[in-house]
Amino acid sequence: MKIDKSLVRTFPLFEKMDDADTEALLVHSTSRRVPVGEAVFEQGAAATHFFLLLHGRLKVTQVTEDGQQIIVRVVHPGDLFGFAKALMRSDYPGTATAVAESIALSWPTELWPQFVDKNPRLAVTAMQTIGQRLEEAHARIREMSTQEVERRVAHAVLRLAKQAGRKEGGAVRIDFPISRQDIAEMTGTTLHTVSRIMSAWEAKGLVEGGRQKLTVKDVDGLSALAETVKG
Amino acid sequence: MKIDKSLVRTFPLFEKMDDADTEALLVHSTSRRVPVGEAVFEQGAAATHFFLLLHGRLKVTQVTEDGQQIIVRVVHPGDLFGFAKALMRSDYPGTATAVAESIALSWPTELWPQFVDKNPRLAVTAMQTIGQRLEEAHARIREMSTQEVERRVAHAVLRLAKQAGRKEGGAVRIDFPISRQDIAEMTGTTLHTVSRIMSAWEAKGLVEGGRQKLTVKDVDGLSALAETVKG
DNA sequence: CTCTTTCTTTGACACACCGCAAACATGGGA
DNA sequence: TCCCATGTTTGCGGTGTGTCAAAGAAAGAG
Repeated sequence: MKIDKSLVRTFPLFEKMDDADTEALLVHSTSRRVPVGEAVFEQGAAATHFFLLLHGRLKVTQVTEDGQQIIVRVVHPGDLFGFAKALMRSDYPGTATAVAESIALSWPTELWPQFVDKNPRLAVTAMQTIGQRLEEAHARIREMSTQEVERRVAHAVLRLAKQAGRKEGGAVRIDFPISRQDIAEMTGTTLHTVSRIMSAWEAKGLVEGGRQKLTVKDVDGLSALAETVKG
Repeated sequence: MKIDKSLVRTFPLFEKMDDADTEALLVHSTSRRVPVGEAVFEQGAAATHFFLLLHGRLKVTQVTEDGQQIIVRVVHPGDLFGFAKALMRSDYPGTATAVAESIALSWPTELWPQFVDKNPRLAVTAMQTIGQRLEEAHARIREMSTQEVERRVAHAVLRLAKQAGRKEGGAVRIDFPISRQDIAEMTGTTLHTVSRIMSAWEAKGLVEGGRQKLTVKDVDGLSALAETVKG
């Protein structure tokens, strides 16, 4: 399949790569369309490929032994994902599902060492990515350890607004379908509690919600809420 | 300082390294004694060195903006730690404090690339380590999202027993001083709740506690409790 | 256009957990 | 040896959140 090179070049990963190297990467890649609800890979499956999201939005989830689901992270265009093998894992630790119509590029994991060898920038980027993820995970642990639900939800929503926000006048609209349940799974609570919190916010004019829709109307107000030291 | 090479060789990192390579690493290292309560490095400080724990026990902590502390992980002998630079960070994300008299080896971070270059095994080990840590972090997030406090504490204690346990008859004693507060900071609760839970366990004969002491008397019983699906 | 499914909202209730407070152990230092 | 700092235990009340239950929107299917 023909890849739009100019799109790819806008991603941080390729920013400082020359055309030849970019081409060398792309020529080995396969592109795939992923309809909403479909999984790119599933938790526990053998890690045969690693991926780059070109377009759309994915959520990476894990299921606990007793059947509860959590959202580990949201994958945005330009993100590398599913490179378990680079971390010396043989299987994917989570499931990546499209929450919006998506297009992903994939490479066989066997090619990873060659690519890294040929283009050290890839290794650096991968390391940075992993480092960031570890940090994010720790930040989340910190939040869950010390903050009450409302603040956690506020943080999660603000993060989404930043990463997937689309300005609409003074407001910021989350640019993909997201449910109360999703937000609950990102913050470690229940959809009921999320719903209640968001109703309260709506009454205060901070956000505007709808079925799988969410718009932040007052970013500053919500930020204030997120940073509020209790007491 | 003279390093005991035979000790080092028992660590997984060096297991498959030959004497020459091991020597090459050690010759550039500095060893340092760390008394209880002292920090090897502090959160936010420039990452000038990376470390290997030879002996003792450290805890890595982070402090939130509003002053609350959490324990990110416990460092055991043989563990690499503080290699922020390998993840392209310029500062340490946490503080590493000795909870028992410790000895750590350190190398300047500038040497990391050379070492990796010369000994690819180091890179692989580092990657594995990071991968594991990311997984552990996600496991912890999963736990905190879905499990009530008692189960989380049970898991934490069992983990400690496995990583730092010392068999004493049928029981397993945690081999370093650990307070209720510490356990609270590892599980995202308060020392009061931990104390209450452990009192209950003690009454059931599962554990035996004391001032900064903890012995698991019935590992199976505690495991059962940790796995119990509520309801 | 209506039916059905999926998502959301809201209420009522219970309880796990936290915060506050005070007494109680423990071990090291003077 | 006694004392003091530090860690632990326990009680009590408040409340933030989960659970259960049911009704109300919204979107897609037929």
